[in-house]
Amino acid sequence: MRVVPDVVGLGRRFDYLVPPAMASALDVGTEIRVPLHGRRIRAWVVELDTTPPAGVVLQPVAAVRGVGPPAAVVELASWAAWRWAGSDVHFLRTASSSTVVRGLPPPGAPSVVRAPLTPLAKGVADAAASPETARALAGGTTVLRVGPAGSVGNLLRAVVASLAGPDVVASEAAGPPMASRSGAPGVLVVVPEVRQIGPLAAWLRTLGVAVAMLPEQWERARTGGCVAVGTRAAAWAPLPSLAAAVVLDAHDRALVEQRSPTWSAVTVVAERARRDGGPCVLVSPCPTVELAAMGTVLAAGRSVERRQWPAVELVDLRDGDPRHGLLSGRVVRLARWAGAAPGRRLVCVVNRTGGARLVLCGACGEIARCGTCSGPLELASEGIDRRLRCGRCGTDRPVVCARCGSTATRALRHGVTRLRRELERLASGPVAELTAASDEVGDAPVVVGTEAALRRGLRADVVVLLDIDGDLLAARLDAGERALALVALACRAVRRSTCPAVGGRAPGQVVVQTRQPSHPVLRAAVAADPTVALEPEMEMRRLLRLPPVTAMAQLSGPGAPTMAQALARSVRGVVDVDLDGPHDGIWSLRAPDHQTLCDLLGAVARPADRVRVDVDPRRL
DNA sequence: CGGACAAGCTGA
DNA sequence: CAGCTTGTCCGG
Repeated sequence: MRVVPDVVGLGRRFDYLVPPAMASALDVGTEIRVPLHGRRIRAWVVELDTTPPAGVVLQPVAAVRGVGPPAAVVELASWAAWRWAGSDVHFLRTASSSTVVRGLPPPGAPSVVRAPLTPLAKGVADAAASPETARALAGGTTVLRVGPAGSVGNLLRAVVASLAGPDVVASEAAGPPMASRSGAPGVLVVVPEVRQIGPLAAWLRTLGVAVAMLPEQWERARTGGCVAVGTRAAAWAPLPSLAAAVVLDAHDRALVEQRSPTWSAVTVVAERARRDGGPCVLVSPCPTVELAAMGTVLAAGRSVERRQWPAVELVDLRDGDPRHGLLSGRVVRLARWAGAAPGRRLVCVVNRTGGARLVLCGACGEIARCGTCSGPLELASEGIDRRLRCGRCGTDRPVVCARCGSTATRALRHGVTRLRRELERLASGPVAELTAASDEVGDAPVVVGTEAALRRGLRADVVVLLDIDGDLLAARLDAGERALALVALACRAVRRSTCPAVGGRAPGQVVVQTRQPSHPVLRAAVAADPTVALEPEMEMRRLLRLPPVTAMAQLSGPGAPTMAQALARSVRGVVDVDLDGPHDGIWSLRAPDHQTLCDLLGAVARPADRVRVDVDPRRL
């Protein structure tokens, strides 16, 4: 029997003997403990019948630890290891339960409430579902464009119906008759944020379907026959097979792992659905070019999509008094309007990256200042030996508050604080501040914050994006796409507006301040038509041979020079493949497609020193 | 990855 | 030569 030991960097599989008494408890995916090099290590079973290489004396498996991921997910982990040039151990860990699972309910135990589903399954395809939804569920990967104020209720109803519908039977019959494919199929729903899981699961339960919230209800998902809901890691939900899969806000960067291997939940889910023959629907108000390249893009008609976006108004900052900075006359008038009657709310968002930051004491709020020159201190290093350093005179000290002795800190952007004070003065009313650290705004009529403010589910009548140019001009491949995603996020926040002054229950308004009002991203937002931004972006990618027209990877870290050297040898003479670098210690590999790219990365030996391999990088 | 073991350095 | 660091090897 062949296993993958839970050791990153080992990169090898080993064979073990199965004690006869253990045989019935072992399956592909089962978590076991094995002796290796004098240690006892967790491992996953990946093959049951293997012929070990000649001349090695096999050791017996030490113990069965518990139920592991289903066979299909074990195979998917191997694929992902190739796709993101990493170790399958990372993926098997993500796919495994955080607690030991001794056993599963006996087969045949009802895990899905089927009764209410039957009428739903009948009615949903024709009555409840829109034509777009029906087409999306026809099979393959579909990108469903739904504006920020649009609803995905019909889509989810139809997808849930497929759990009990004839599609399941059909796909099971078509699949290989392997033991690894056994178990009831499930439906996978992936969202970017943890806070979305609870409400979504509750809504799904009202349809009469069993729901497994991940990662807590891993065991329930493992038995199948339910809808598994979770964030990025739920792409690895232990459903035995997929009847259908949905990713909501599929453009969101939270769905991509930032640490190496830099896997994307969208790509993993799409591959899983493809293998199981189930439809995969990627929902987004603003699909990226990468998403659009993954499948057929569907949207409601122009007039319907128009209504799915609130009014987006541009304020040209070049027309204003430069002394007013980001607080244009329009913003000040809006702030006064919000303060004039109870129940109104204006949210101002500033997304300053970098810039001067103040470090405050997390306990008492005292500003950390330098003992020698009394200048503001900044966090010099994170982790266990974090210190505060003075940017002015260079002295540093441990992270201890001079006033109360606490070691807790919170960061405050100069920008947000100063803007809050300025706006308070200009609007002559109270202005609250919302950052990642402080989240109490009460019923303040005006709130200033960063992008995090929009992710809190905060209700707003008007949202102002004070300075989107920083996002539009960022030195990132996805700068424009992220800027449009920010506008869409703002549109979500005003969707719940209940203020009669902005049209009752109709969507509120989003105001975007910019110095480049003719930028395609902003024209797309105003027109409620993401294709206006998508088409020039795609044209640029084609022209510069950038993803998704090509596939790219970056190498960095201490072992990068060695690996780049080895890569350079295997790349030489291969058409349309080039290795570029180093620029700031980073090498870039470009190939016509992922097949070529990942095969090259997989064929080259990893050096002893650490290398970060970033497949599909966003910073070029 | 992490242990086992060897080789190299240091101070008494 | 004990005590410690650094490097290399290897696992079923």
